[in-house]
Amino acid sequence: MQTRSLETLVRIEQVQSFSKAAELQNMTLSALSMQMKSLETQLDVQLFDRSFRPPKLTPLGRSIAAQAARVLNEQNALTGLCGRDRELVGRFRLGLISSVSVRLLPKFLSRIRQDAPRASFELTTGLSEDLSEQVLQGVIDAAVMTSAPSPPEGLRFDAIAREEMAFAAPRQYAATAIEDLARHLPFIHFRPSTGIGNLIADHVRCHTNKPRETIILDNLEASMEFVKAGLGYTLLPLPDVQRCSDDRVHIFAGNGNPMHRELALVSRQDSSHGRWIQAIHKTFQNVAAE
Amino acid sequence: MQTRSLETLVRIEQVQSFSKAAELQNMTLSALSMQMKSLETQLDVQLFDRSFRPPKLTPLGRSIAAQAARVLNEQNALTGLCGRDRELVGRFRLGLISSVSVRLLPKFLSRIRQDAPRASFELTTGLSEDLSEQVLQGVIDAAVMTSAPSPPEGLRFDAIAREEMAFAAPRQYAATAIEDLARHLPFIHFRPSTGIGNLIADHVRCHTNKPRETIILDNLEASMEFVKAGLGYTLLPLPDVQRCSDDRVHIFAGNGNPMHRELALVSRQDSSHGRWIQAIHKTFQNVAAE
DNA sequence: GGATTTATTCAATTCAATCGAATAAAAATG
DNA sequence: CATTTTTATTCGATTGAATTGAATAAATCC
Repeated sequence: MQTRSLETLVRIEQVQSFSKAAELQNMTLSALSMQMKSLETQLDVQLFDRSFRPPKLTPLGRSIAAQAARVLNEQNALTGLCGRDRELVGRFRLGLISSVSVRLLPKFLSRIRQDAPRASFELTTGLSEDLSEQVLQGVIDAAVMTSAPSPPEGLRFDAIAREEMAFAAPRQYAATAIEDLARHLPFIHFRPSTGIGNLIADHVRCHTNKPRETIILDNLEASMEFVKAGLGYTLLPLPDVQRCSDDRVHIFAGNGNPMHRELALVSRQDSSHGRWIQAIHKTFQNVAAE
Repeated sequence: MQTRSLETLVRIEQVQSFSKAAELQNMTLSALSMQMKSLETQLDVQLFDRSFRPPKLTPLGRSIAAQAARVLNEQNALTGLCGRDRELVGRFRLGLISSVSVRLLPKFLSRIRQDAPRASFELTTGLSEDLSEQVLQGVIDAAVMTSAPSPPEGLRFDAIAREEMAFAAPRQYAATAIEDLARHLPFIHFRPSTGIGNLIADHVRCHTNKPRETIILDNLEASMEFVKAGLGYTLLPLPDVQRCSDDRVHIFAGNGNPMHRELALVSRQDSSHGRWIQAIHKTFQNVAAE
């Protein structure tokens, strides 16, 4: 169905005249007449009572005109979505690693809701590997995760923020050198399969003093609870450590070589980069910098 | 805009495949592809990410598809109005004289709401003359009124019910002959310009004993209140007299020649009688007969 | 009742949608 | 990783629907 004829119909109802309506719709009177006639055949309905010279809408015609206005309303909403493409519009599917979802996401959402009220989001949390795969498969549009050392084929990384890594140990070990900690305490290992996990695994590997015992957890908050209870020490992004610390926790930077992770927005290399990635990226950068 | 391409779009979203969608929409794959391409140019928007082989909707594409579904919803509601034309559908504009609006209308509306739930009504009350004119002008579609002795040009009358006229006088005059009433009591005259008014005016004219005094009222209930208060006698449709009576009122039929009025549904002679008049007429007949 | 406004009809034209075949591109396969 | 298969795009030809302008018809105005 041609919505143009619906426009014509509601216009006719407005002005109660075919000829005026034709003018306003920028068409010939004859075209308009034909259009209404074909609309009547299409719907198999009599819209007008033509025994009046400006034909009058029939009762059914009025009902249909009213409904046509509703159709056009929705249609306007549709074209409205396409309006100015400087604005971010659409339903985006984002993936997030859990630490980001806790720390950055709330700020991100409130910020973006201001800047781009017509954008909406479907959010998933997951591990970096899974998220990468989902971006690659087109299941999600982009993901925020730790940037991998070897950038996977077909993916594009846009840096969001650099986060220092820090050790967190029970306060009574404040004086102990990092190298010796492993002899006294179990290392609490944040799930190694994730992006951040790889960084941590490096620490474990490179260290001459292998930790006596390793506890593997997939939950950042839980790791910190273990530390607070004096059950082990851990290595995590500094902002997360700070967020979860209290006076039972001693924080130290890494020894010598400073460790850090790089948060990045991951998207498909060849994806039609309709500037939306840039917008989302920018927003994440801003909220991370706050 | 062609709503067909919107259908295609939502179908594609459903099945996540151009070729399956093409089958389901009964079109060639190439046609479908072209259609989406032209939709993209029309809206000036990228709906699909074509770096996937079954092209994937972009975030904006998803938003637009969702909105397209809303447009189609309204469109279906529209074609739904045109469905089976045995059913009475539409927004009808009816005129009614006041006595009808009080007595018949409530029953009519509840009846028609059962029989034709998709019909709606705009109601006006007015005097017979005005209503006739409005029907003629197409301001309203039909009116229920007293049928005139001389049927006006271009109008069609369909009889609904015959109503006897009756006198109502204060009870203390129960024994008085109608001819003598006029000498003792003022005649309460229901507004003569209306259809029913003409009937009453006839009574006044034909009578040898002109009423001593005449009170003109445009309200049926008010007339009856005057009678109850013993301030006059009146001539009105029997159903209305009965409806408004109590024990202070004495009702008598007219003398000799029985008077009555004929209620009718008035519509334009040449109006496209799309059976809706018959339906409305029938319903009015039924509720009047109850 | 004739003039005027207003809508309809008709044939010609224009434009957009569709098709089928060939081509190109991504995904699946071994 | 090359091959095969699936899937979408492109192209030129065709079809059909929408539009136009001029002529006609119908209702309204005076």
